[in-house]
Amino acid sequence: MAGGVQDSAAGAGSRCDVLHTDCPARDMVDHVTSRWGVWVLISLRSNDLRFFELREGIRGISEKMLAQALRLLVRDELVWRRVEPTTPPQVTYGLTGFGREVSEPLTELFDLITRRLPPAP
Amino acid sequence: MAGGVQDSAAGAGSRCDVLHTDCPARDMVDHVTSRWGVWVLISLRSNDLRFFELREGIRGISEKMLAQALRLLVRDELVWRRVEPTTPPQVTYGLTGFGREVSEPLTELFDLITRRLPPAP
DNA sequence: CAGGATCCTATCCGATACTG
DNA sequence: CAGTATCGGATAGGATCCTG
Repeated sequence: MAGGVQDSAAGAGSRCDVLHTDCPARDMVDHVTSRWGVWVLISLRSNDLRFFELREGIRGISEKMLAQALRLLVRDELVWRRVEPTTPPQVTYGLTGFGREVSEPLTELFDLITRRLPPAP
Repeated sequence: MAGGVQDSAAGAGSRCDVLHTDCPARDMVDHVTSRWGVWVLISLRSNDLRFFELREGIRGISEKMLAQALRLLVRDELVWRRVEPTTPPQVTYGLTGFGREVSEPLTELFDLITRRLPPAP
């Protein structure tokens, strides 16, 4: 069962307890749930996108933050990056297999919240 | 671009597009995925907990940040707060129905990542 | 077009001190 | 115990300019 983070740690003491220590998992969770990382992952769920498409799609993000978020996600192997050496150069981003797995609960979360909230004018 | 996100909202064009505007849903997602909110929600999945239990359980959190995160989550009605007027006073926190719904994909996310990561030396 | 480098501001956050 | 208030350093993040 998925329930009980402590439980799983209590049972298998060897498993890294994310809530109590600085383990790599905690960092990755922090990246995935970071202010902009969330929206990048959700945006890439439907299509691979180019840099400017992401920037346009996520209103409010700056180029700096987008670049930074993407760098982190690529490092964590949640997102891949393909460079087309044309002029002007094209760079496309997309989800890796793991990125797609991770983006699924994220989308669930997102849907849950938007479904509950009032239509909002 | 247009994403899968919009697709689910498609049909009801009036639905707020979280990726493009500043709508309340975006704020709530930000709260849920905030640095400490994540861990509070995950911690409360197994049991209701008191303030100091949360502080002990989430290593690295300061009282200030815990209080702030809790205030936000209570405001968003993801977490309830019960005050026992004893001496010393006891305050207990727990998940609301909606909080439990929301914490589920969060736990999934968490499990996905910890499962993938190396056992951590 | 896709970013890196720089500068500067807003905010996050911890430490400390204080209250009910 | 369960917080609030305040201060100061660290960090996030926007704006602008510049490059391949």
